[in-house]
Amino acid sequence: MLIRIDLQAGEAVYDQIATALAARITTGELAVGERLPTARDLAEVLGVNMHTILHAYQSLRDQGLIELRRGRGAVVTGATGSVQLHDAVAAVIARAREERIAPAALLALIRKDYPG
Amino acid sequence: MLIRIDLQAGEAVYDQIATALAARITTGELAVGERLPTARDLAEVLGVNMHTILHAYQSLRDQGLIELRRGRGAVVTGATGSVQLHDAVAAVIARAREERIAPAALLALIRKDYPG
DNA sequence: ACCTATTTGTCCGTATGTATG
DNA sequence: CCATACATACGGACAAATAGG
Repeated sequence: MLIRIDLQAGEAVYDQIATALAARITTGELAVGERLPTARDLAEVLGVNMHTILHAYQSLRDQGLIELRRGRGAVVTGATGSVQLHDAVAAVIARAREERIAPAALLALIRKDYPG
Repeated sequence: MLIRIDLQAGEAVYDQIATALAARITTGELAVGERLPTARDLAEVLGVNMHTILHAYQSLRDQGLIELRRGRGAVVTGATGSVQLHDAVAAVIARAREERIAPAALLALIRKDYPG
């Protein structure tokens, strides 16, 4: 998986991992539908605790980059959708902007009513 | 703090706590600027681990309801979301359900057009 | 329909770090 | 400098959902 971790850096380890994976996802290096290593495996490879990987994975899930499911693992999320869906999304974003709702808060709002 | 926890319920304990506090914040029972109990204190009162409270607090932070700072504690920052926003969110979720768009995929859509 | 292995989810406990006041 | 209080990481245990035989 080739992730470099710097324990001396100010950034948290789980965040370093999440950022590194997010970069690979947004560039397409990690393709949609692709499965990430299991938390245990990646933890062993990187020499960190499994919980640290899970923390990173859950951060990516909250950003909408991956989907997490028990027994299945972490899968890179694909987008797409109809024009109507995109319109609805645009409407939500417009209103959130008006009300100065932070992106993270909006995502949390949706995740709450539409959990995995 | 008067939060009832049901260990038998399907909902996670941290989520029960977060939901209970969120309700008190949105109704104004917990006013903006007010300070929540420290994680240790609330943990002791409720008979759960401190990490469980911190998890709940961090969830509230992600929803934009409170602000967390080391050495200072948890302070209520405000209630999020008008009725219109919630309606818009509900509409998006309904459409995503119809089109069988996975939650993570929906989040990715929003995140793309409304980044931090 | 049953059982088993897999894999994330949650909770507990402990330890240490770090910003705040 | 010191006490406070959240932040992160480790480790262990069990639960719950998934997939496959």
